[in-house]
Amino acid sequence: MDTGFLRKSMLFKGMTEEEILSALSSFHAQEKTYKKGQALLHAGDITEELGLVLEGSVTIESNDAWGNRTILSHVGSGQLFAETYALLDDEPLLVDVIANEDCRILFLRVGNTHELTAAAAPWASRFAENVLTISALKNLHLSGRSFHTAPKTVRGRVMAYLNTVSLQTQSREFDIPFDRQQMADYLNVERTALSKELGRMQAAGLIRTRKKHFIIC
Amino acid sequence: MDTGFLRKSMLFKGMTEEEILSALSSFHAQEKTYKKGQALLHAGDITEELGLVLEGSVTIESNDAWGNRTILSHVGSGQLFAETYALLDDEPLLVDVIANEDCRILFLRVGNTHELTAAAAPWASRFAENVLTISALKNLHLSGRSFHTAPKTVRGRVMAYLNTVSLQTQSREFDIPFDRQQMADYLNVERTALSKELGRMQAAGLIRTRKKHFIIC
DNA sequence: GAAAGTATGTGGTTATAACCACATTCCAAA
DNA sequence: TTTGGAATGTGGTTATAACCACATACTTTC
Repeated sequence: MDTGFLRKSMLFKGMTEEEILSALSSFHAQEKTYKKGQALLHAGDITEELGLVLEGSVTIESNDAWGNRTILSHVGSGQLFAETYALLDDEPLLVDVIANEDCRILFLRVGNTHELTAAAAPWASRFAENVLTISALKNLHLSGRSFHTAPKTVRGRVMAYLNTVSLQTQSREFDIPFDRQQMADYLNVERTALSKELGRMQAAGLIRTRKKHFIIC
Repeated sequence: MDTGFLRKSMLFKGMTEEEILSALSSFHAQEKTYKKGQALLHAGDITEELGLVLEGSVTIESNDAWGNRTILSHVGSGQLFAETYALLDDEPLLVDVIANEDCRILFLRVGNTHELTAAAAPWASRFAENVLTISALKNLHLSGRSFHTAPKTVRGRVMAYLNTVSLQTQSREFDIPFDRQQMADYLNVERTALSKELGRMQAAGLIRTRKKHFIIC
């Protein structure tokens, strides 16, 4: 196991190689690989394991009974998914987890909130700190999506989203992690309506864009 | 301080009166009262304290530059707010916290994730467990709102929301915590459009409703 | 580098929600 | 019980996004 990579992850941040190996063993770590488009977890599943993306990326999606897809988030290398469901007993997943590209995933049976905070291992408190920080940050990201889908018009949503990315990257020029279809799903609008609005915004001189690259003017 | 009430709250669940008093002291607990409509916290504020609603209720709202209001959640007696921002250093609030009715609030300077999980007090691990559980549940609620605002039609959103409440209450007949304006804001639709759609749904025999009371047929 | 497939963009139509104005109902205080 | 104010509902108009069909551009593979 590549502890060098893990030491850089949020989950194992601040832990030594020995501590990480001890944690991996006590969490029954298992590595699995998936092809692009493959489902890692389905809505309705109950999981006691969280997933850590070692390589590639996955999307967290909601697919309702009428076939509408909503991308809730994009999880890249070093990031986690399903940790909320792993921490809470008996909570069935409300989302699907889909491989956004070919990927390698590490599954960890971390136990619920009690086991996590009451554990005696010398690294346990640091690990609990990391999980709590990750959970708090996830809250912030979920709040962010609420913001981005709150405006009633396509243009309002695009501007809210691009503004956030611009703040995150501290730049008026950046790439987004979505293609047009994914961006439309994330903003909860129809793809062609998004394309049209981006065209209008370019014509109006508000932005310049080509594929995933954006410049705010 | 009424430890009997606090012992029933999620935050102090499983802690003895002595432990709670010790915690309150070490968190510099402060009680404050607010009138309906008054702001407890503003977007942009940086807070190191979380709020615990002792009496009454508050709403977590987003108010953008163009005056659109979005109710993100409703926080009642015994529940928390701003805990995400208290846990994370240097994260300015992205929301306003407004008194939904006259209320009494307890503010606690709990410290960040590190102080919380590394604390030595005998009750510290239980307290960290509670905070982590609350954070994970909050994630679930935020995900829920994503679901409720994901459908493109007013009817779809109403049904998604009512369906969730019905599942939560395990009943086809229930009250919701919102009036029409708040419900419209929560679902991110226009109030009169919501009224119209509720009328159509009643005419179609899908639901029966009067004010905050709903019956799913 | 041609072909096939995927992603992106555009025009036109229709459905729907926002918006505005106002009616009705509900509730509380005099 | 009346009255004022707030909450809720309804009709009509307009703006906008969804939807459909298709054109264009970009990628990948042979």
